[in-house]
Amino acid sequence: MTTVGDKPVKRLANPLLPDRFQQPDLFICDIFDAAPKSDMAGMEHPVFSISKKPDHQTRRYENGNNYIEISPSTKGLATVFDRDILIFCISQLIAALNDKKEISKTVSFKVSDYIVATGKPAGGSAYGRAEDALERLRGTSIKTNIHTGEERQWQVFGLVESAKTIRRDNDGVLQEVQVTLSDWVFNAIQAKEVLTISRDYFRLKKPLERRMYEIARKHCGKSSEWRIGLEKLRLKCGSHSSAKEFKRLISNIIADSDQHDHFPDYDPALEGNIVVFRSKGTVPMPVVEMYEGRLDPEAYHDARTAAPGWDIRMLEQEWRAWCGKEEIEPKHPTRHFIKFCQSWFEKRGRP
DNA sequence: AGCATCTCCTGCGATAGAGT
DNA sequence: ACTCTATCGCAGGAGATGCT
Repeated sequence: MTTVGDKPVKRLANPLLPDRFQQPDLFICDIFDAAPKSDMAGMEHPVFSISKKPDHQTRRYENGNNYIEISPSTKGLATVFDRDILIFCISQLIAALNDKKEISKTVSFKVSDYIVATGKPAGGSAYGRAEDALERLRGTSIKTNIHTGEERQWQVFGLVESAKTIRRDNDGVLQEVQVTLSDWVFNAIQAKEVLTISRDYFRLKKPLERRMYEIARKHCGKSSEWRIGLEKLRLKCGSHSSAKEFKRLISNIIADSDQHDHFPDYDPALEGNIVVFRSKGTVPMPVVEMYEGRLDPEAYHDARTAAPGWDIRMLEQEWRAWCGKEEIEPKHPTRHFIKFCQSWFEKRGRP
């Protein structure tokens, strides 16, 4: 029996499974101040509803040969606020991974810890809201051929596999939640396909604002500037507003940001029908600086999009070999590698 | 914890201004 | 005068927030 903090973590070793599948059956989230992390696939696609009304529409997005289809349960699509639960779990698990601790798909946490970490009001309804959020996360099903981690698959799954709440009434109000993450999310964590997001993200109260930040964080990253057309941004946001309405909402957010400078990491501006995100230079450096020594974890995700169907580790080896042969020392290894994958895919198509 | 109030996305319609 | 487009206003509804 080992401990995480002062809490024991039960490890059930299954002798029938090889070592790499040996996982503790429960991970207890008690890492104080874990940096917020979000999975990249979820930031790329509008998986979460930005509406406060229950959203019952099925969405489908296609990008080349990849598609993702998101269908709500009768409770409606999971919202960007529900996502805070996933962000909280991912942050905890990544922090544990960085500490070389073992992690598991099933995590448990105290509602009060979650509320503090995500800056939610500690009112009495918080427990009920968390329960509703878990229900929507559980009910929202995703069908996709986009893979996370090394898994390549067509699959249907919920955003979380299962969830249960545990009330401990001995000292009154201690309430605990146990969540089993879906493979989709767990693979992303293990492959470290996650991005550090600003703590100020939780201060963003408008759903659209949150979605804008995610998109900027994913696409602009540490670059000084990133531009996107309003219509394309609308699609990426998953907004149901008309184009004109969407422009108004974006204008409002930008005006707010100009006035209060509350938008984290980027300074958004509207130039005609183009939204420009300029970096404030505050984007956190990845905790895992270069995955397996050299490449930024973001590179693997982008490389998979650039060369769908190909084994990225194999491509990485090819790329390194080619750089060695040509005596190339890329100034920007990440960009160079993605470019390499792009031209690989253009020349050879799908494997 | 419970309740009241606030906030905000959406859908719809009204209004204003520019172009034909 | 008519059409088109951009902007503004408002109500509905549900979640977020704040107060006690």
